[in-house]
Amino acid sequence: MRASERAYVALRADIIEWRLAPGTVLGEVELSARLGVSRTPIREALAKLTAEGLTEPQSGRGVVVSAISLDHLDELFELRTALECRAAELAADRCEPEIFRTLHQQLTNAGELITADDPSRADYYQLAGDLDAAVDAAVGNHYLTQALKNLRVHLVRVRRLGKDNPARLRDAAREHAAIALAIANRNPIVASAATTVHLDNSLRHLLSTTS
Amino acid sequence: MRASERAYVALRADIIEWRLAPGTVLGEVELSARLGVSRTPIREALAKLTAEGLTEPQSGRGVVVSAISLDHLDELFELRTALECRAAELAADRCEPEIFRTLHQQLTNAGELITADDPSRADYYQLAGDLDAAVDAAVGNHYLTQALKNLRVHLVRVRRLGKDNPARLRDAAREHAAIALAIANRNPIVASAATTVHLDNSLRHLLSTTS
DNA sequence: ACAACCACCAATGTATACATTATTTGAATT
DNA sequence: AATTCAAATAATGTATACATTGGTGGTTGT
Repeated sequence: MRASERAYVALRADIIEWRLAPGTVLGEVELSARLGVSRTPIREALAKLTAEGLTEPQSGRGVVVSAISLDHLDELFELRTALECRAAELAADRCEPEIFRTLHQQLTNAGELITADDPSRADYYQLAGDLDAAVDAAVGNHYLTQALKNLRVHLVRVRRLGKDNPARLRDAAREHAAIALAIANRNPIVASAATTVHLDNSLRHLLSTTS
Repeated sequence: MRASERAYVALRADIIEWRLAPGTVLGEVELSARLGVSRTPIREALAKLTAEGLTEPQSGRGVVVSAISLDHLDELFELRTALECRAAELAADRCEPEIFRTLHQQLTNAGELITADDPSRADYYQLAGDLDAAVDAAVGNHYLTQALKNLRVHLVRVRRLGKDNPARLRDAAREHAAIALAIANRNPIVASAATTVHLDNSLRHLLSTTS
């Protein structure tokens, strides 16, 4: 693997998993020492992160980890709603129903996955990711998929803003199940509506637990 | 201005204005000779272009100018419709009506701008750009605006695919005027519908003149 | 003659040295 | 004492030298 890619992956994970807090200054020399590569691949990695929006150019000098402001959560969710509702509609229009029927089943039973044994909720988030991937595949639109991918980078960071709340996660699983069902039934209107409802619930929960 | 930025701007313009055709291989050494800077800023510029989607990594080695396939025009417009309809809705909800009333007037009279004197249609596209900018400002959503900005890069390239057609441009101006009017009237439903209609007309016109 | 393998070459990936610029610190003057 | 200007320093921006990898072409063997 190329050094620039290793640096990019490492930094990206550090930012997404909050090991590098928003506002942290990322100096090239410091990173090149810490990651054991020269400045050139570090610069390349930082450029990629900046293009993704995970870092921002510091006024004229250096880059810093982007802020995740609660003030802008509503903006993030406005874009998310626009993209995911359309994606759900298109998926309902084009999907192989069996795939989503299976996901519906799994999501209906997902309550069992949310246990004290797994505080990271890896299993649950895996399943939610599977639904996203299935929607992407059903939609079959590279541009829309790409836009969603760019967005999800930020959503993973946002996830850590809210406190862990098993009850909310179980509700979210049910809402995901409803979306999967609507898509399986090839009903775009319901799929879009269920997505709208789910995202509104998610946003309100986030805002209520963080403020 | 930094050398990497100059290289980026120059290459971006070359691609958008079709001086560099899709598929063209962009070798670092060749570009560094042509633009008179070393490979380092060239690499930075190419990385930025690749992040934007204007260039793509050539299987393992080098980058090429991205293809603009007619096969994917519908996908591009699917994303465009999702974003612009939502933007129009939100703008209708939040705008200062005067601004859009003025734009409505200007767009209504835009037919005069489309003359043989200006084959590049600079004046008309300027006005269309003003409407986009006004919508962005009224929406006031950084994430949505950014997503639209990423999209418009590709749309400018697509514009050159279709033959110049004054009649279609005059229709498009009327459609834009309808969008501006709906926003000025603070009617989200009509604004979204007018946008949908406009984009469908644009896509069908593009497909009919290129196939 | 065709296919496979090896060697050479060219282009990218990385490191480092050098240039430039912005920030900070210190000193001098008001 | 505070403010401003200048010099030093540290960080980024650029160039170039070196390393590595992938591709191409030629040769050899079947």
